[in-house]
Parts: sequence; C-alpha cells; structure tokens
Amino acid sequence: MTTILIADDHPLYRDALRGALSQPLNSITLVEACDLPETVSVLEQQEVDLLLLDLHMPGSQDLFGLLHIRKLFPDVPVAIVSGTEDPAIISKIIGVGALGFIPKTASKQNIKDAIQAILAGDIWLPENISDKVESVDESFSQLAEQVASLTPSQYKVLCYMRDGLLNKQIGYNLDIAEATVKAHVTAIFRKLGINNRTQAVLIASQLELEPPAH
Amino acid sequence: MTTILIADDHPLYRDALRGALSQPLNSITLVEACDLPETVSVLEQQEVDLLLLDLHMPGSQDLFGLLHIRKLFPDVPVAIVSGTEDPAIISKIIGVGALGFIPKTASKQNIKDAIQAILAGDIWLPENISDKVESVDESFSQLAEQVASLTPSQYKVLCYMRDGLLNKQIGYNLDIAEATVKAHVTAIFRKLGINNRTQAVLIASQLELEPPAH
DNA sequence: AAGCACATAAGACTTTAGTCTGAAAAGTGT
DNA sequence: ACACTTTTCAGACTAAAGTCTTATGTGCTT
Repeated sequence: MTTILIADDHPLYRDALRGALSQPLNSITLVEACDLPETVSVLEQQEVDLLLLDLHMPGSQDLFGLLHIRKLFPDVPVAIVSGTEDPAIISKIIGVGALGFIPKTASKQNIKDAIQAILAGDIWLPENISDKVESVDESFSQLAEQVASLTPSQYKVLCYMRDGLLNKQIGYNLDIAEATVKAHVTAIFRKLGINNRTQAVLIASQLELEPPAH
Repeated sequence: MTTILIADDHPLYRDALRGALSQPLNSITLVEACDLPETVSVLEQQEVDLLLLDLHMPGSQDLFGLLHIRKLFPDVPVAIVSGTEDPAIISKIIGVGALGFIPKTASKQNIKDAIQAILAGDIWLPENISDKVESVDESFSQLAEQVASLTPSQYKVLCYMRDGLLNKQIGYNLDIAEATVKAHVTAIFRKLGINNRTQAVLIASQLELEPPAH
C-alpha cells in the first residue's frame, strides 16, 4: 500500500494528477494539500511514500519551501511538479534534494514512469533535458545547506523577515516576545554567516526561482 | 548617419552583433560598452540613435538597470538583447519602456529587421512570441514608475542597499556623509511608499528577472 | 532674476536592530 | 535517566536606522 501526497494549489491540476495516478497504479492512497502549511500538517500526521510538490504554492516560496520540507522530513521522497522547463532551475531543484522533476506538460505515461522510478529510489527527469541538468555550483549548495540548517522557528522568522516585517510584528504574528524574535534573528545570522537582516532577505529571495507572477 | 551603442559584457557576442550590423546597414557608427557605468558614460558623451542593451551586464541588475537608463535618457531608443525567451519576462521588458527584444538566438536577418524597425520607431518582437506578450499588470507598472522616479543618487543608494551595505558603508563608497545617505534613504522610502530598508531591498530584487547565475 | 529640483549635510531626536549573558521549560533521542 | 537541541524570554547594552528641521550650493529652466 502506497500513500502519495499531492500538494498543488491548482484544483484542476490536482484532478489531472489524480486521474493520471489512479489508473496505472493500484493499491495507492491519495492525499491532497493546497498550500505549504497544510502539506507539513499532512506529513506530520501520516506516513507518506511520495510527495508531489508544486513549487509555486502559497507559502511555498520555491526552493525555500522545498528546503524546509527536506529538512523536516528527510526520509520522504519528493518529486517537484512545475511548469518550468529551464535546465538551470531543474538543476537547482535536484541539487536541493528532490528525487525527480515532472513538468506540467508531461503525459500520463511519463507521470506514471516518473512515479514508479522515484518510488523505486531512482532519480527521474524528463528525457529531453536530463542531459542538460548539471551539478549546481558550490556556493549555491553551500547556501542551500546553510538555509536547511535552520530550525523550524528560525525558518518562520526568516519568512516574515523576507516580507519586510519588523521584529515586533513578527513576534505578534508568531505570538512570541520580541526578545525571542531577536534571539532567532541572531541565530539565523550566525548560521548564514551574515550580520544584518538585509543580507538575510537577499539570501531568502535568491531561493525564489521566478519573478512574482501576480 | 546612425550611431548604435552595443552594451554587452560578452566580447564574443559583441563581435557577433557587430558582424550582423556592419554588413546590412551602411552609414552607421558602432560604439561599445561592457558594463552599465560605461554605457551611461557613453550616452552622456555622445548622441546615440539606438542602444542594444544586454540585461545581464555587470552592474545592470536587469530591469533595475533598464529603468535607470530609461530615466536618464528617455529619448534614446533601447532594444534589449538577452538569452531569455520567457514571454512573461519579455512583457515586463516592453512594459518598462524598451522598444524591442532581440533573443540571442536571433539570425542576422532577424537582427537587421529588428534594428530597422526600432530605428523607424516601431516596437519589434520575435515573431513566435509576439502574440504571447501581454500587458503587465498594474501593480508592476506602478512599481516600475515609482522606481523610475528615483533620482540618480537615490538609485545609487538603493543599489548599495540591495547589496546589504550599511548606511555608513554606502557613504564611504559614494564619498558622501552618512547623513546624506540617510536623507536619500528617507526620500526613497517616500517614493516607494514603504518605511524600512528590508522592503526596499525586496522591491529592488523583484526587478531581477533570473536567479543569479554565478 | 526668480523659481525649482537636486545633492549635500549637520544636529537632535526616537525607534529598531542586534549582541551578550543568563536562564528556564519542553521535547528528542539514546 | 541523561544529554542534547530547541524554544522561550528578560535585562542591559551598543549600534544602526530612520525622521525632522534647517541650511548651503549648484545647475537648470523660464
């Protein structure tokens, strides 16, 4: 019995994925989520054998969200579903720990192949670009490691910093004291090897892959 | 007599452009620049009838640099040369005031056509994507307008802010007092409708179009 | 000549940011 | 049970950010 979690904010595409999965694969359980917090919540509650994650979900923040998931649930295989087909971006996705990349233009047969490969422990990429995917450069993987070393609370604080909030506002949102926020901020700076919040915001927004579409 | 300025940091591609231009068009003068400050310097010194601008030049910062050029020299027609072919990005480029977009994969004939069209005052786009280019949404064009309203000094200060520098360091780099930097920073906040530097950095980095390649 | 935008900057001030020390509670894994 | 990490936060402090006011000089426009 295999459990697959579909995390995508687009209901229609969730339907399409469900359709592509239910037919070829039997004895699977499908679970769905439409934003990042919900995805985390599902992963906490039940065992999941494969996560199909859309990079552009609300709260996901592209690679930033993927790093977060990888950090919290290192044992859950993750395949990224996205509309992008840029080899440079796909390289980074793989470099950050995803086991596969499924373009939204993939056929049902491709999706089926991909999922079976990933469930078997392989890395799966679209054929036409698998040779274009290179290993990411050292500075990026170092950055990814540093961001991945953040604790969940530190991650949340960094998310709010990236939205331009003051420490006081972050504390209000997370329902903790400003002193605690400051403690987290200092810890983040240490781990990222920086010394002010502007640099932290820059690092966080470097993990965005596309310009904001809205 | 027509003067064309080629601004591209890649010497080989400058050569290629030069080759594509010297043959079909006669009675033109070619000038070259390899980074943004040099481009500005050339535009200050001589009349230029067309600027072929690479978005990814050192110091250029993508749309940020284009906005800067458009602000300083609103009468100089600008065509963007870039490797991207993403319609969303091209839409923004046109929305920010460029008169044309020439993909780096364009043929000599295409380049010739493009330049003649733009010199004649038309907007030129690659055929295969000209129908996919949409008008950019209101919030983005409003953002672009606000950034374009910055004075040259304010632009420079924002550039340094975006690099994570302190006011004191910015003052040292620009050889002005920290008090002056603060005055500029406050003016920038007013124009952008924000109240702290984190938000300024976010706006500036939203005008980046691709993740840093290096 | 007068007006205007811009750049420069000092002074005084309030508010955030950020560090350091220390400490207590809660959870995690062995 | 023990060690370890994480989260929480206070107090005291230094540094930086940001506002407001005022002012001088320059260059450009009308």
